[in-house]
Amino acid sequence: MPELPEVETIARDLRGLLIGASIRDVRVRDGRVVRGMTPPAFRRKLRGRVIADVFRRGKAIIFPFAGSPEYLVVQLMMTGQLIAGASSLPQKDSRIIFSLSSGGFLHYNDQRLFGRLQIVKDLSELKYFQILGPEPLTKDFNAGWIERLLSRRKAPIKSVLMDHTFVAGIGNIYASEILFESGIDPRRPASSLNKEEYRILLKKITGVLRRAIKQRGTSMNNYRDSAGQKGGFMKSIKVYGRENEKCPRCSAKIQRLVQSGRSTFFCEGCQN
DNA sequence: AGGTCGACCTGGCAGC
DNA sequence: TGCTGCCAGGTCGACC
Repeated sequence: MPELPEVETIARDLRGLLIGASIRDVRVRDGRVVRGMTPPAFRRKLRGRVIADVFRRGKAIIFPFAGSPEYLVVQLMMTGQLIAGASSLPQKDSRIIFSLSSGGFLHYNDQRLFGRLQIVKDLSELKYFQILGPEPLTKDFNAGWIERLLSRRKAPIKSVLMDHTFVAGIGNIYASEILFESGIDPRRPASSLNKEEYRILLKKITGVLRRAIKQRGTSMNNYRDSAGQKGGFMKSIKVYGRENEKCPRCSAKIQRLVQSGRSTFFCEGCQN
């Protein structure tokens, strides 16, 4: 479900709520979301741990523990949620319930069970982090990187924007929105863009993601923040999910097409 | 090697 | 109402 702005929103909120809290107990209601160890081992490893920080890398939320070399890594995938609350009663699709020293609870909810929770000693144990590209809102992601990577990719620019070895955190919604804002046709081979278009793309990637974080993300469907609230960026969404609606810029009909098995939304009138 | 596809799951919704 | 088929914000291994 969530892309960079949604995961960043959750991580920032949880940082305020959970730093310094200890995990009193862990109830695994569906073990399929725990990877790399059995649910009992997962519970044993987490009980008594003090949460030292909460941060995001790509679309993963990472919890380091005080005085421990281990991390809890949570990947929400399509429908995962981390919801903090006062009740231990299972919510819809609660798969894991953490009880905290504060008296509160953290629910890991996941309708489709694609999400995963893992405990690792080093983040580089996970292939996901080994191959993950630069964070788009840091100086590692710059015009030089974009040009070097894109100039040798023949795949459609939409597919490459979603390739997390090129840039971390962009998913299906923001790929369409970024290309619309950039005025670039999603079907064009990445290598066909010119220097000016690379420059525009960099500007729009950072601009769209920053605005989406400010608005606390986009809730098309399942996304909820750690308080269970929807994101505010929906009202800023120009093309995603708007097939046959009017383009807000030129009034042409917004089109949908499928690229690498994922829906892309764009305006043929103003993206070329 | 780069690119695309299916698998992993559940559930909501449109159409009949 | 109930069935079928399609669709959904991600990732990864298999295949060409």
